[in-house]
Amino acid sequence: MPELPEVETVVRGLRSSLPGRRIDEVRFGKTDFVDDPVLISERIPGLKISGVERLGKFICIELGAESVSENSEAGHCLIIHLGMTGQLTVAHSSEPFKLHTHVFFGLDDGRELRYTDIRRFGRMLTIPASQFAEFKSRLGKEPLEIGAEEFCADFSSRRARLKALLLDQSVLCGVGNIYADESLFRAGLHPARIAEKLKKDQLLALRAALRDVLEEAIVSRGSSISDYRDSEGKRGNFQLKHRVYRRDGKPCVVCKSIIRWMIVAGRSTHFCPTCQPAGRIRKASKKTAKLKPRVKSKNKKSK
DNA sequence: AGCTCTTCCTGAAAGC
DNA sequence: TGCTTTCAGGAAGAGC
Repeated sequence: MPELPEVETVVRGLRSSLPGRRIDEVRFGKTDFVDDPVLISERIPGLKISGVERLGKFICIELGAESVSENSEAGHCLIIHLGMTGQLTVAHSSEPFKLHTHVFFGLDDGRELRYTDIRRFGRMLTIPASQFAEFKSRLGKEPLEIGAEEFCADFSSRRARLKALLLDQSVLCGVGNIYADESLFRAGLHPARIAEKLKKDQLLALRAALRDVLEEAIVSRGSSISDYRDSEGKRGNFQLKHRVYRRDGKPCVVCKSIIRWMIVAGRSTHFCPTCQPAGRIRKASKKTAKLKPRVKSKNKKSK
């Protein structure tokens, strides 16, 4: 699942090989994840790639006119969210493409930027460069840039569970299920704890743990659980360093307690019951943070 | 405000 | 063996 470290790895790869190239054509397979494929087909061909940036989990490919006015009037941003299984890779157009490849951007050097997405939970859209700031303003803060005071202020004013807040892209952008669980473990905080009840040193510990986990994961080029691949089609390695994510039933690397699994804020969550004590969780938690054994099927009241 | 549930989608793996 | 069910999950929207 591409989260901040995976998207950052993809962006760095694209940044090393795309800027300066011109997109000559766009071809689509299925388009149900594209906001306006016709607009993309009309707007993109002929534009030159000037840069590649990451915004949370979004990849922004900056496009400008080949020549003439380089002012914002002519600039556009191609914005891509990889969803669950999206992959952006660059390959020569003569190379075979993978099943579920739905968008091809033909470049002026014989290569193609390809978008592959098995489940099509991703998203693709284009906006004028002039609307970029507004798009960015709708996202939360970057976890690697947010200051300590700002982080504490944002969390201490919220009554939501830590897990829910970490996943809320309008609070922090880029954190997904893997890094939420891993950072809570490192901070020694139970995922169902209510943010406003934490002491300042606990919030500072969470911010530090989040930064550490994300930075280490970027060094390892992200986590490849199943589908994630970088822009060259290569796997990341950080999944080998996960301490709780999908390790339920296995011993904690710190204290040997058995890692547990539960649903918090509607999301699959992994934690160590000893290293991450629950503390006082509000009453509603009985209902909303139910502890369920991980049963692979059955006893599934389908309504 | 915050939570649950549902929807989208496919393939892997468990279940029978 | 082979068909069926379940599950994973990012984000958005409805409803409580």
